[in-house]
Formats: sequence, structure tokens, C-alpha cells
Amino acid sequence: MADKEGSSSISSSRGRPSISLPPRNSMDSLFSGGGISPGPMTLVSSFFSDSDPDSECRSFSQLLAGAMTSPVGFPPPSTVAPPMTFSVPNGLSPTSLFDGFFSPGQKSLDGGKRSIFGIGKLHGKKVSISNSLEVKTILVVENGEAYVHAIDNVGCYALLQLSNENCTWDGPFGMSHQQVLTQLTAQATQAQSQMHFPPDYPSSSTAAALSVSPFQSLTSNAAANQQIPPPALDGNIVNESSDVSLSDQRSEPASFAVDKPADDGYNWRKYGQKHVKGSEYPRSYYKCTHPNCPVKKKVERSLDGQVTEIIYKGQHNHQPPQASKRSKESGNYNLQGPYELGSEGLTGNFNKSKEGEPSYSLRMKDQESNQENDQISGSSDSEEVGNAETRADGRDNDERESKRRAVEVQTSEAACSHRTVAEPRIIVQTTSEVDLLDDGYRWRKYGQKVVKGNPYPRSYYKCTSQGCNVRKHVERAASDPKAVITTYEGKHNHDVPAARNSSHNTANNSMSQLRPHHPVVDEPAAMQRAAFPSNEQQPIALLRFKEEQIT
DNA sequence: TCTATTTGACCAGTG
DNA sequence: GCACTGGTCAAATAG
Repeated sequence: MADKEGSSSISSSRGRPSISLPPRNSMDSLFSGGGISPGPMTLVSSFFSDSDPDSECRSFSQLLAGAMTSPVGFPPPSTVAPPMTFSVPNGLSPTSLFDGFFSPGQKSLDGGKRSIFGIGKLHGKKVSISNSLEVKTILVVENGEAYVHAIDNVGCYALLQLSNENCTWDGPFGMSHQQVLTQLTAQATQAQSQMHFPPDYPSSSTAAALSVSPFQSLTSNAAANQQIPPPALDGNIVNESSDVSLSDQRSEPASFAVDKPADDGYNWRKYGQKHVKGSEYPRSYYKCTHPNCPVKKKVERSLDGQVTEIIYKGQHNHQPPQASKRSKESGNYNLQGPYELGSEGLTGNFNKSKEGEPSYSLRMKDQESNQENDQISGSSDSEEVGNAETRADGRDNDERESKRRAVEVQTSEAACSHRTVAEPRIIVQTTSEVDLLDDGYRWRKYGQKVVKGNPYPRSYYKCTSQGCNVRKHVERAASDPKAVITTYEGKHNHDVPAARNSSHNTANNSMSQLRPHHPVVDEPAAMQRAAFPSNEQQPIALLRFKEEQIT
């Protein structure tokens, strides 16, 4: 594999070997299989191959590729980046960088199968790898110098050399690749403001940075922006949460699949998989790995790894694992913390976090696009839902905790503008106490069963609306018949029946109405209802609260 | 050797 | 009560 870059011409540059970037076709061949063994290259390959050259979202590499006899014919001459030469330290080639990235015995942080992020060894050098939405990078630390090897989603390669003069090296990765990428992104933002792309040219911030000055030392910016946090560049998040984008492009799921579902702040262990009837895709079952935590989730994904649906069940009885720990364990980054974003461009795309707020709250703040809401919803968990409920009903936490609730966070299937794959549909199912019993919908009891240890039967209801598959289970506590556990499954595909949707039920149903899931900024329910008067006008992310009053 | 995933078997819910 | 289906367990397997 290391020899597969035969099309690259090696020359000397500043004492280091350098290569001229081969034409796009050659680069494609490097990353599109053809004897490439599974592993990181496969990952890269799939990542690249998924890019649609005809899509509207064109990346910087397409710009570059266009300048280099690109088959996609980009970019317009006025925006063509100058031909570039890329240097590679110690004779490493772009392909050799990715070849055998994780040597035997080395384990990537997500288990070594799909190395979306990890630290490994390459030719005796410690390297880290990450992928963003558009750019994969490998940070190679060698003799106190750092090199960032970046490959974007159409296979264009660039090498950037970092000076350590102004960087803090507190370890082999003192300056993380996130920081590097942040620098790139910051540069890109600046570059974007200086470059004039055609109107139909979606920005590609990180890419732009690379295309503008692939060899530009990042030292100065690095020093100035050391506090700039690493935004969520991790592919795991991008893939399934897709909450943060490096640019103002719509975020999109990466094409490569990951074994672990969305990084929602918790650690999960897969305990089963089954092909479910009615679904062409297998369903995976995950448990929260925290001891005694009952939370589970089901993830359905398509054959190419795209998550089509995530269903959460239960409530975490613990705090999310420390982000730093998770970073080590799963390769994800801490989204918490006081971010000091160094550029307006970044500010517009990344959400700051309030200190102490969960990372998923970070993602939920200031959501503008529906898709972002989608991702955020997917990242949320029961605790988050609880927070949202608190704000929604105005009750204090204690009371809330004593209430039974069934919350459904539903996301629509907004597709990326240039993708046909739907975003995952995410449902959160939790149960706790509630007063019962009219939730506005009409139910048909279809079963009842006496459970061992409980003198009261457990009842099963189905929504009576034709074609609606929502069900609920109602169980009374053995100790207190007024304490009822109601579990909802599924999502109503219709409005609340009119007769129940008016008059006295209006107030009660205010929680049942579809509401935007926006736990940070509270809105009067009436306003939200006005904004989303029907299911057909649902926002992408919705919360449905159901409370039932026992009579 | 350890850990996570896979997968067939089993069980409970549902029609 | 039976058959089907979804959810879970746990041994086998892979990394």
C-alpha cells in the first residue's frame, strides 16, 4: 500500500521530500479501494467515495481538483487555487500515512474497527487521526514538529507543517489535532471573507483554509487561539448526531458507518441485533454501560451504516461520563466548557456552552436549522428531556420527578440537500410518575394482564385512530393504585381528536401539543402551538408530553 | 488475556 | 392456546 502512490512525483523541498499532488483521478485511485485492505484506508475510501461530485456542496478539494484537471470541472478559473506542492516528512507519502495506520497491537479508540479517531503508531511515530465533516487529518508529531496531513472528502490531500515554537507541548499531542483543525477553520473563516466564491459555491471553511495556504505556518494563529476549543470534529458525532458543521453547509452524515451509535454523552454496549419485520434494516440493541443504569436504546441503520432510527428507553440514573474520559474511551471530544471561539464564522456554526451544562445542551442551544434540531434531539437523553419538561410545565424538579411522563422526541426526516438518506428518527421513551389519565387521544384497551407481585392488572391500549400504531401500557403500582406507570410506544400520525382537542382539554393538552424541543429558550406553550399548529407543520424536533389524570 | 460484538436460543408480548 | 414477533441472554467469536 505504501507503494500505491506511484503516481505521485517525489521532489525535494526544504530538505524534505515533497510530492506534487497527482491529478484527481490518481488521488481517487488511492482512496477508492483497488486492493486496499480494510482498515483506515477503507474508512477513508468510503468517506471519499460517498461524496457526490455533482452535489451542490463542493469542497475545497474540488476546487483544488478542478485546478488539477478535475473531472468535476471545478472551480471557475477565477477562484482556482494555485497549483500546489505538498511536502511529506521523512519521505512519507499521503498513502503511506494512511496505510496501516494502526499497526497490529495498536488499538484505535473505538475498538480498532472503524477508526474514526484514534492514536496510533505509524512508522514509529505517534500519530492521531480525526475526521471532520469534510476533512480528515492526521497529526504527526515528530522531533518536536507537527505535521497535519489533511484529506478532504473527495480525496484531495494537503500537508501542513506546524511549528512548535508557540505551541504548548505537554505531551505527544500537546497541540491536538482539534486545535489544529480549529486553526484551519479559523483561517478558513478569514479566508472565506477574503475569497469570493460564486454564489452557488457553498463555503467549506476548513477546506478553504487548506486551499488558501496549505503550507502556511499555523504558529501565529495557534498561539493566538490556543483557547479556541476543538469543535465537534469527530466523525462519530458527525455521523449520527451531525450537530456541528465546520462550515455553514448543512451537516450531513458521513458515509462511513460506525459501530457505536450517536455520541449522546453516554457509553453504550451492544447486546443484540435483530432483523425486525417491516424494516429492511437490522436493529441493534444497546445498553448504557454504567452500572445499574437501565437505559437502553435501539438503533436501526441502513446497510450502508446510515442511522435511520434511534429509540431511547429509560432514564439515566447517573451523570454522563466525564467528557475527558469519554474522549479517551471513544474518541469523542468534550463539548463542554467555556468556548472562546475566535472567529465570527465559527461562532455562527458552533454553539457555545454554558458552563456546567451537559454537552447535549450545548448542541441544543441556538438551533436554527431543523436538521440541527434533529441532531440535538438525537443527542439528548432522558435527563435532557426532563429539563425541557421542567421549563415547559413550570413545575419544580421535585414535582417533576414525581410525575410520570412519557416523552417522545421525534425528528422528521429532513434530508441533506444533496443526500437522499433520511436523518435518523429519534424517539425517547421514558416513564416516571404522572397523574393520569386523559391525554387527548382515544385508546382501545386490547389486553390486560396480572403481573406477579402486583394485585392490579397491567393494561394495554392502542390508539383507535386508523393507521396509528401508538400503544400505551398502564400499570398501577402495587403499593398505591393511584400511582400509575404509563409507557407510550410510537408516535401518533394524526392530530389529537377534535372533541378532545378543545375546551377543557386545551390546558391539559398543552403538554400534549407538539412543541419544539428547545430546552434552553423557553417559550409559552401557546406560542409554540401557534407556530406549529398541526402535525404537518411540525418542527423537525418535537417534544410530546403526555399527562394523564386519574379519576 | 481482555473486552466488545455477534448470533442463535429463549422468553414474553401480542394477535 | 397457538403462532408470530420483538427483546434479551449468553456462549462463541473477533479484535
